[in-house]
Amino acid sequence: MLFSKTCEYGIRAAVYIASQHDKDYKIGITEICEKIEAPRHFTAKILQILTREGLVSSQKGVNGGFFMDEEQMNRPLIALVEAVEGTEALSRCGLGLRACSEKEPCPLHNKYKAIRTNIASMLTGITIGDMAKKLQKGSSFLKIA
Amino acid sequence: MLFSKTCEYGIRAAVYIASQHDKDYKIGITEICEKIEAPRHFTAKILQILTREGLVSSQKGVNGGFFMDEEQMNRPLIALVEAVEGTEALSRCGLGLRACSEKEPCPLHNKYKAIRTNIASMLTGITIGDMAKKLQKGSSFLKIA
DNA sequence: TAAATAAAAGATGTTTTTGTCCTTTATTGC
DNA sequence: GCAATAAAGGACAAAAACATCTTTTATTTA
Ligand code: FES
Ligand code: FES
Repeated sequence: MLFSKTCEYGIRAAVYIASQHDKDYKIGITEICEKIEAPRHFTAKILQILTREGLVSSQKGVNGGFFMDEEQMNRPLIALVEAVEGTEALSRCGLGLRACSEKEPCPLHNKYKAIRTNIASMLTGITIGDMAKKLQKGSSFLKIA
Repeated sequence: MLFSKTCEYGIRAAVYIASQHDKDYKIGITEICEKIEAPRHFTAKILQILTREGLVSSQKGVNGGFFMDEEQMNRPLIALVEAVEGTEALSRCGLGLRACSEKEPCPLHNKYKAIRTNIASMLTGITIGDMAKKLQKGSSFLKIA
């Protein structure tokens, strides 16, 4: 409902990579997809985008894989969502009018606007690193056991 | 982001029909689609669903068309959304885990749960008739001029 | 330098969503 | 009863989302 599959897998993959930040090796696509229960080739494509956008780092070749530095872990979740879904997704009209506007609002505008604001602050108020920390603490999960 | 196209067109169509409730004639698909700026045949399909579910009434033949009675206008918006999107849409995990659960929550669970609750109360707290009224008052719109 | 490895890139395939078109059925007015 | 009308239903088509497979490129290590 809220996110596309692309976005869901992208978030889960990034959070898993971040959660392995303290490891001394880089994380391969096979391990990532096992741990987040996501389709391998599809997720590889998504990680290509995230890498291109600088949200995740990667290295080819032997002992290569994906990894994230402190700066990348401190990016708010909204950066990843916008990289994947585009920046307009968070400002469009809830009923699909050509634009969301105060001058010609749809009948859901007032209530929807508030919700959209809540979503934006959720995505701005949490970093990939924050989410990774929850994982490490064992207080949250990226797949159901 | 929030609704599918099917749902968006469905809501707009239903609200328009409700807004014409005081008219003494039934509303044809052609008029509806002009007024809400939606694809004609696709919207006709959606109205078939809404009619089948009893959210909207219809009559075939000469001077036929779509209409709604008071009871239908008093249905909360969530009834329409659930008829179109299914009832699970509002309870699934924001990150796409197989289930949303308190025992094995995703890293977004706490914040997302609150938003989902807001969405549910938005959809429960407004009826098709309420939305139609806004339209009649001229304080909201189903397409941009 | 050669072999092994792992991501990048690109081609291709499947499924779902979105959208159109044509035929059938029910209803009305003459 | 008959013609006109409008929704219902079903078949089909296009586009987007989701997913897989193969080849290429970069890197490491022996
Ligand atoms: S106009 Fe529809 S959400 Fe603002
Ligand atoms: S577990 Fe993800 S939203 Fe509840």
